[in-house]
Formats: sequence, C-alpha cells, structure tokens
Amino acid sequence: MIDKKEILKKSPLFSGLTDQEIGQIEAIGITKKYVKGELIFSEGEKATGFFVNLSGQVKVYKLSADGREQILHIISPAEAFAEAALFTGSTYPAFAESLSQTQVFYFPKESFFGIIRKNPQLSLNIIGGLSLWLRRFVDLVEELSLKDVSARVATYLLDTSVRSGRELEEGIVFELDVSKMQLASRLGTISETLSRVLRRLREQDIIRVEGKKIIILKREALKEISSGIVR
Amino acid sequence: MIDKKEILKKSPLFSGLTDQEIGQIEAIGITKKYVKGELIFSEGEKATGFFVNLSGQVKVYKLSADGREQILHIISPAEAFAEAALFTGSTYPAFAESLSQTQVFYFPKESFFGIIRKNPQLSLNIIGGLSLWLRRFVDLVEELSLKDVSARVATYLLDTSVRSGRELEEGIVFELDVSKMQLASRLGTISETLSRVLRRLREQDIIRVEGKKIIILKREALKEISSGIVR
DNA sequence: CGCCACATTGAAGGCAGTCAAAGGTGGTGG
DNA sequence: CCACCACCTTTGACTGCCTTCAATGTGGCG
Repeated sequence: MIDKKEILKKSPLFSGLTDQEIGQIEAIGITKKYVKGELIFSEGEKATGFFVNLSGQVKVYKLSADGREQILHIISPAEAFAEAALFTGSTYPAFAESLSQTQVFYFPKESFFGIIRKNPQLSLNIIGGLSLWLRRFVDLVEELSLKDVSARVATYLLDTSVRSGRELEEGIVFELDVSKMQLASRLGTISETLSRVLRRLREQDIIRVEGKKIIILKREALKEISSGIVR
Repeated sequence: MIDKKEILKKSPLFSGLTDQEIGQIEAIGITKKYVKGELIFSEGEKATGFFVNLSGQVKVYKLSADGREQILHIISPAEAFAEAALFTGSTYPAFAESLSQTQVFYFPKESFFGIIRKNPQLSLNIIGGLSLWLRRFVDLVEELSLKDVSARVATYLLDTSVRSGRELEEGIVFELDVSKMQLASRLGTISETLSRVLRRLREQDIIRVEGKKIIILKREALKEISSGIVR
C-alpha cells in the first residue's frame, strides 16, 4: 500500500505547506489506477483536473497525423502533470498514457482552485512547477531543432548519469528507466536510429551497453558529442 | 512618447489589478531602449529581472554550437518575457535581441517579488502567463518534431491570418510582421527552404506572395497541408 | 546611384526515416 | 521448468527531405 500523503509531501508542488493543508489537498484527491498502456487523457479532451503520479510511470506525448509519437515527458512518482491545462484553454494539450501499472492522484479543477485561493504559497509552488516545465521544453526545443540525434543521445546519457548514475571503477553505471523505443520517442527519433547511434558510441568505446544498463567509459567524449562539437 | 501605464494595463500579466497597484508596478520599472540588433540578455547570464515590451519587437532565441538559430518567440508590445527565469535557476535560458528600435520595461527581481507577495492576483496572472508560454512551447515541439516544413509554414500562415488577417474578396490578406529570415528561424528551418515552400504554395495557387504581404487563396488546402494530410 | 542585407533559385550531398527481416528477451501458461 | 509468443532491438539497404554551398536577383536607404 502506498502512503499517499508521504508522496504529496515529496512533491515540490506542495512544499512549504502545513500538514493540515496537505491533508486538505489529500482529501479532495481521487486515486485512480491504470494498467500498463492505458490512456489517462487525450489531446483535446476537456481538462477537468490535474494529476500527481503516485507510483509507476506516465508518458505525456503528442501524435502526428500519421501516428508518429513525440514524448514530451515521462512522469516519475511524486511529479505533477497537466497542471498547466487548468489555467490555459480548457483542454489537455497532449495525450497521457501509463507505461506500467500506475497509480495517480486526480485533483478536480474546482476543488483545487478553492484551495489555491486560500494558499498564496501554493500559487508560488505552482509558478515554480510551471517554470520548471518551461525550462524543460526550452531544452527540448533546442535539442530537436539545433542538435542531431547523436548529440541528443549523448545529452540524455549524461543527464541520466548525473541523476541516477553510480561511479564505479569500470565507469559511470546506470539503468535506462524506459525502453529504447520510448527513449527514441522522447529524443524525437525512432528506435532504429537510436540503435545505430548507440552502436557507434559502443564502437568508439565511449559507452558500453548491456540491455538497459549503460556504462559511460569516456565522459569527456560524450560531452563533446553532446555539445555538437563532434559527431 | 509612449504611455507606459496604458501598455501595462493591456498586458494580461497585470489584468485585474487596481490602478494604484499598476502604479506601484510602474514605479519599480526601469525603461530601457535598444536600437535594432542589440542584445538584451544572453543565455546563461544571471537573471536579475524580467521585461515587458513597450514598443518594437524582441526575438528570444537559442543558438547551436555552429551558430544556427532557433527563435523561441517574437515578443510584441505589451508582452512580458523572461518571467520564468525569475523562478527557476537564476539564469536566462536563451538570448534576447531587439529586432527593431525597441523600448522595454525592466523589473528587477527583488522589488517585483515584494509586490507579488502582497498581490495574490498577480501570482494568478503569472500562472496564466506561464501556462500560455507552456502551450506555445508544446506547439513548437510538436511542429519541430512531427511536422515537415510545409506543414509548419501552413500552420504559421493560418495562425497569422486569424490573428491579423482581413478578409477581402481576393482572399485573406495580411502582412508578415517579421523578415523571412526571422520567420524561417522561428519555424526551425532556413530562408532557402522557406522560400522554396512559399514558391510551391504559390505555384499551386494556394497563396499569393507580394513581399511581406500574403494572400491566402485556398484556406482549405492550407489546412490540409498544415495538418500533414498532404504536402 | 551604389551599397548591403535580404530573398530567390539551382545543384549536390548527408542525416535520418522507412521498409524489411532477423535476432533477442521477458513473460505466461502448459 | 520450459516452450512458445509477443514485443522489443538490431541490422541492412534504400529513399527523401532538408541543408549546404554558390550565384544571382531585388529592394530599401544613405
């Protein structure tokens, strides 16, 4: 069983709130469960509330006319998503789908607005959360527009190694937390291309790949590729 | 001479505020003037405040290692920019440069924070502004990743025609408010490619182009191209 | 009038996507 | 426990959109 309140407390969205305030928020939340691959909301659907991920992974993504997919973000536990949809137009701007067995907290718009009005701190937290999203999207635009796939892959590997890597003698080791298909979609490419890029990095002895386990052997070389100096 | 207060009132960022509150805000603002092509701030620079455009145009953009440019947004009068930089990391995430003779209002971080604390309404306005930025960036990501250049051009023409077009008997007429180089950079491409796309649209009698003046002859055809059904 | 930045056009090449097929892996049920 | 199956991953060959490079056209402004 998941301690929902604990997870809410971990979310930056609710930081600085009193226990009582978090209790109020928990009280208006509705727990929803999804199996792997279930649709949480669709692009264009009326936005009736927003979500906090409790457990599992959720991908937020766009689809093209011919079915190609661009993942905007993969939501980890304690992260909020679709907050912005409450404040702009009234529809969700993308799709959201569970990547695994997932539990989310759903907060209906109206009741949440009631709480915001009474908590100026909450407004500031929301501003912080939106600003973070904004920065992520600026980075994503930069990558898609100004970097080739190798650079995007290198950037992702470096970022992930900083977030969750362990420095061993063989190199910096970490596990991809998503399938390579999802990763490709997040990086604005397809699994075939990702596969080829990883192979080239392997052949240059910059990384080692064992399934989802990645070992960075030459951090500096990756950095150069990441910044677009070399390919 | 520009009536700064009038422009502040027009900005959604300050809507719902009393005259007195807007007066306070005006009081902490510093007017800055730039000639065409001047740098307002650089990526990575410490974010000491944010801006509201009073007159002229400002481009906010990213640069690649080899000097290619992606415009994130072109700021029109009464629009705020770099608000988000106040709330995330302390640096500007992109460059800003004047595209014409420009006047901006600059609000230093600290004094503005003082005002925010006393005005919950202002927080809500900021949330609205950030949400709007977010939606724009989601759209930009979608375009860059999932649409080809023709579709992006078509989308831009349609959007602009809705914003500033006049329906005449010859078609929907409007003026591009930026040079084709800037437009190309905004659309994630280069002027040569944009030129070719516009030529193809001309040859198909979907639009007419007379310098910066665009006349949409076949709106439906543009819509199909915009959505990626045809090219 | 001449300069300069912007715009257009053509030719050529490259990065990445598409198509097709084989290889690998994990999970489920017999 | 193992065999089967579905899905993911990898590899190869090919295609195409877009960029790059180069040259010419054009319009505004000193």
